[in-house]
Amino acid sequence: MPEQDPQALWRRYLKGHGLNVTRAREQILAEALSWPGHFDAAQLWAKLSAERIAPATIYRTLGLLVEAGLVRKLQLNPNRAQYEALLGRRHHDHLVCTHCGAISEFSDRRLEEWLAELPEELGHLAQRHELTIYGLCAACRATPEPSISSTQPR
Amino acid sequence: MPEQDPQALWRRYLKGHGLNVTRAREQILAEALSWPGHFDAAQLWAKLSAERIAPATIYRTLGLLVEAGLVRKLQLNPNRAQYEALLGRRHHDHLVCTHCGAISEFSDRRLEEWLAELPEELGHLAQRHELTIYGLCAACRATPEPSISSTQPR
DNA sequence: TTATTTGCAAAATGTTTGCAGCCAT
DNA sequence: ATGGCTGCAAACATTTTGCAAATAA
Repeated sequence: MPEQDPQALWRRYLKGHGLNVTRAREQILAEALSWPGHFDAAQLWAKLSAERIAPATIYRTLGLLVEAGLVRKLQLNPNRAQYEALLGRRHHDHLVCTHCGAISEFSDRRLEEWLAELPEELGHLAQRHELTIYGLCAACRATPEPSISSTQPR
Repeated sequence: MPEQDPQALWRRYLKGHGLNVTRAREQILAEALSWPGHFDAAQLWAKLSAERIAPATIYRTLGLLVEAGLVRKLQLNPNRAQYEALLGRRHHDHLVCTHCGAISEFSDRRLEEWLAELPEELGHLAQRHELTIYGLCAACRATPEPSISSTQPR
């Protein structure tokens, strides 16, 4: 039976790879886990500023967390990379609102099955996928006039 | 009956938006169309270096071409943005080999239909989507040992 | 002629790297 | 004690922006 506690998995991963369990590494995972949705390196850094953790450490550790399978790296937009913790959550994909920037999630069994089959038919060995649908969310769809001064990421 | 010639569409788009039809704009579209598969801004710039076209112009024009619907911008990898011309080609998605970096395309009616339906069910209005499957291509899958000195884009 | 566009250079942005000292083991 | 790890700053790569000169209309 596999270990369920993310912090324990993390420590096991580090030790198993000859890496040290450090204060920064534990704090960064804790912060990533505490994040409700998606986050980027800058957001994590801001949250950890009191801990005097450098951006370089954030990036290095996020890379390790991705390798360890505890965090997923996403390319939802062309500038910043986004991340999300994977605490036993089912795989899901994303909807990005092109008007307000809101990100929502969705998941569908048919799609997942299909995505697992197709690469095989093409001779490929699928490792992971990233599907993002861009469009208008329900709220922005209902808005007739673009709200000029509203919060608009990007 | 809509105009089929991309250059004519491009000129029409520009004029229709109060923009000038310039030498650089025509050359950049021509180069984008001539590219067999995907390209990035740097590749386009290299090909157009003899024309003394600045990177800034490449970026600015690619942005216009995307708005005009003649070119599609892709986020296949975290660093460079990739582009591909859309000359009446059917929509397709991508497979990226995580070993050799090769990019191949695929398309499936079921998937396209599904992707058109789902956002509607969720209250969203879909505009476009981007699906990328990462894994090993047929060739790399067959290679037991990683070929260290082979060409490996990331 | 007049407004738009371009090339150039500088700036902005996100991410990576080098290194001396710090920390985990 | 010894090796890996961190913060800091500098380096990097890509993309954007400001501006005077060039160009399209």
